[in-house]
Amino acid sequence: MDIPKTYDPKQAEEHHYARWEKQGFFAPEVNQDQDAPAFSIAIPPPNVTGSLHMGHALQHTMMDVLARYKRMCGQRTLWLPGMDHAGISTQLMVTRELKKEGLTRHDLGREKFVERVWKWKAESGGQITKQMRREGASVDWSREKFTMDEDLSRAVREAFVRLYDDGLIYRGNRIVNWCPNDQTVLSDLEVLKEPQVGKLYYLKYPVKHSDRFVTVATTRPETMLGDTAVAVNPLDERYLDLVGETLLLPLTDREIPVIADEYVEQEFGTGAVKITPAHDPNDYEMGVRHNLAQIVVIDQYAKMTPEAGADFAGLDRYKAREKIIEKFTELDLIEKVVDYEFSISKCERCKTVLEPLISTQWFCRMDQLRDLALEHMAREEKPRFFPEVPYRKVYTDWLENLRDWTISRQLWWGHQIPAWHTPAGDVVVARTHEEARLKAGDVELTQDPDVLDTWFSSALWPFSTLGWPEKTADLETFYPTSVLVTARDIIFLWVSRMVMMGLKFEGKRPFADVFVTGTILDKHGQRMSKTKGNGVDPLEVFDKFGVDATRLTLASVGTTDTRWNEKQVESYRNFANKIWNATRFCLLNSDGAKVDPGLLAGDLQSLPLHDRWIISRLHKTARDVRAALAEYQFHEAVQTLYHFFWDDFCDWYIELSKAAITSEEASAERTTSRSRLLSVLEQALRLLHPFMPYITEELWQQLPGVNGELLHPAYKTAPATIMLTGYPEGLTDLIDEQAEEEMQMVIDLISRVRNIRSEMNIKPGERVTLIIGAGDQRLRSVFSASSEQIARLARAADVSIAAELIAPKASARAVLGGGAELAVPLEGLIDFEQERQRLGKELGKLESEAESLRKQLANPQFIERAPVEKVEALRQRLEDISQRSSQLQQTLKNLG
RNA sequence: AGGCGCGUAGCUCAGUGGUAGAGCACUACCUUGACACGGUAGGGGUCUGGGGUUCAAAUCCCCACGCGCCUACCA
Repeated sequence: MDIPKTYDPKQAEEHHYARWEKQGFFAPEVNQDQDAPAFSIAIPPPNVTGSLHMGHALQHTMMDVLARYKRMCGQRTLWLPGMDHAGISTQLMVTRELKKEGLTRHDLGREKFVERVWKWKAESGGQITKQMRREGASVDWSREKFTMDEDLSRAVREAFVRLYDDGLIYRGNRIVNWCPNDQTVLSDLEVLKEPQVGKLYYLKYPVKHSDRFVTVATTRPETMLGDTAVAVNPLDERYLDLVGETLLLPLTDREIPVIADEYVEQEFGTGAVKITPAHDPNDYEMGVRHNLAQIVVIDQYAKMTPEAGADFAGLDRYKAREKIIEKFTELDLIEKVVDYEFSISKCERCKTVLEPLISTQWFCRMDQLRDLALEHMAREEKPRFFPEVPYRKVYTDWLENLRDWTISRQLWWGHQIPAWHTPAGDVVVARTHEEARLKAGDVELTQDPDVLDTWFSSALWPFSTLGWPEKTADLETFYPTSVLVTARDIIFLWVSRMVMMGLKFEGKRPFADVFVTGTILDKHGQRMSKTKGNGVDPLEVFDKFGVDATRLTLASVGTTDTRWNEKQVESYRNFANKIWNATRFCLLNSDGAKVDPGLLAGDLQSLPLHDRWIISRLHKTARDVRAALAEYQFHEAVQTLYHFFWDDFCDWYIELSKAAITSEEASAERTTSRSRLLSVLEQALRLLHPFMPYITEELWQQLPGVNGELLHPAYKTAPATIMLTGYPEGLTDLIDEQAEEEMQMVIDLISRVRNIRSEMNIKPGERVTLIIGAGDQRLRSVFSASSEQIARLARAADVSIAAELIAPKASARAVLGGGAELAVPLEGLIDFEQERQRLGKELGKLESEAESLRKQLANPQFIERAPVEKVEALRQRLEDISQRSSQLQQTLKNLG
């Protein structure tokens, strides 16, 4: 047998995924159990323009762990993949491409442009789907969806029409966030607020028929051309007499009133606010309240309109600002200019400063939808957020303050709004052109040119991907989905909207749980971003350390932000190598043996202690991992598995088994031991599989005796793969606390001997003699039964066990739990002074613990108020420590 | 401006009422027939600071300091 000493992840990563996919292991149909409960996850669809980053890798790892785990538990598992058409991003991407050819999208026209986008998608879109295969993601590619697919587009139209018919979608003329660069409206959630250091200009407006002025403060002087009032607080004594007066708006021939409104804060600026209803959201509101005219002075390209006057028409908004200041200065109408820090709204995509504009758009009313979600949370406590704090509150608070959603976009790439205009100006909303014609009669119909916000189709994702509005079998089986794994930044954009739409259209929440992951930061604690260029490419990490090691690292991240730490991946790479070599050992000693789970069950009482122990540890590990995953405690699960495999299985079980496994003589006993070792290993690989799919499959396939019989009953006709074996149960019946306790005594004994050897500088090759004294009969028999293994692991030539400790004076000594004592005769080697110090240190530790225990037990209030079992546990602990302590004192005394 | 989170060993992080944990780094020894991506033993923390609740606080409450995030219509 020729097995390399070092694990090469690439080799394993090359073959298995293709086989899993081809054999249909990812599709729920592989499950033959008609009664199997369903488990489903709809992937947060990555943008078609995107490529894999750490955030994806993190979420995908967690989803894949859950999917593989549930599949191994026999559940009918569907993890559905797909992509989002990402309206603005994709349109920008293709527009940039065209620009290189010297073209604009208008040169092509809408139809050709959209064709071009589809072509781009076919050629370069969806990088991420290839990269997900590398991750090992067990998604069902046969059900892959794209938000612009015909069936999903039909779902979008259906949803739109139903919402419209229910009065939840309307068309209106309102002030909106406009991106002058992308030439589209944006919803409030797509606006980026950035702090900005700018200036606050104090402008003086003359009062008509008076020599007085009213001074207003503004950060955007250019909007003054659209002012239709100046507002003051009704309680502001400074301006009481001015309310109702008229001002002469400089640079124009307009006269505007001074109005009173409680919105105005007296403390800020001068207490007088210029009101530009057409170009500021707050002024717009006030304009509506006071019936003010809306004068549009800035157009959709952020240039001044003719309404701004001949001097300004056509000027860019910033140029206009300069010119306004110039003119005000000339007229001596500037009181002062001060530095001022405020926040500015930018386009999330292109970072252009947005322009609030009045525009006709489609809106979705959110009050009723919001109430559906809030009621569901109040009544059912769903969805359940992990972690519940703070996300449940973040989610409900946001819903409570929700405003209407601007759902139209002036783009070409996306779902065109299913509404048609008649020459008479009527609007007909329908699923298809034909339906619109039926509704409108025999008139010319023009479809509304706008498309829907990308997030509109995303909101339908959990059910549109399963065939809605048709009542498909998939929808029946897999909706609602089980859990949503996502990053916190789309709780509003996406999570809440899915809940509302799911409840609205299916009457059921889209998912039961929402697991919110933390963020992976760079090593300086900064967010990874393209613009900063500080991102770590998951594919490079895969290449360097292997996919499995990367997955373990990611699974350990959990819900708090964590700095990227390559050392962590390296240590999991080492862990993968450890698994490789442990298996290598088992295989090198597998002659005549084979995997047989039967060797780990049934009547175990006749087995050697270490066998009973590892079987118990195995089940406890399975139990703990299951409990951890039930609460999405990935970190906990990884830690449990890591220590079980490395500490329990490798450091102790393999070492304790070596004598039996490697004995020269072939024997039935040797074969059974080898088979049992292989069987424990096989179970351990199963436990690890959801986290480390590649190495576990690679090694599992090499174990002698693996075949279809090891698969979970639900998959019994499938070809042999670790993917479809049963996940170890972790049955309480197979957890043997006594074996664990006894083994711990043996482990402690061996560790103490090693400690003595190390402290006494005994050469590793040198054999020592062990003398053990234990008054307790059970302890003696435990040590006796394991004496050969104790000798082997402690490198002892001889082990003697008696009720009384009788040992030469020149011995190093130790006191163990349960009253047992240990002596290692070291004639000629022992330095009595050093030994005294060593024991003294030991005694000191015990004494200080005993001290604090005594103090606690002497406190009557503790005895009175603490739970009885707590008090009892402390008493026992003190008793044990006292015994060991007095034994140690005696030992020290004997040393002279 | 409000809201929230975080601050634990040199580093990256677990732990959320009952004797402080892991990995890496560090020290010593070891080419022991699975593995030096390894083995054995070991050192290292007044759990940011201060107050409070409790028999008992890293853990719950309050205050302060530091870091970060989110929400918001102060021109």
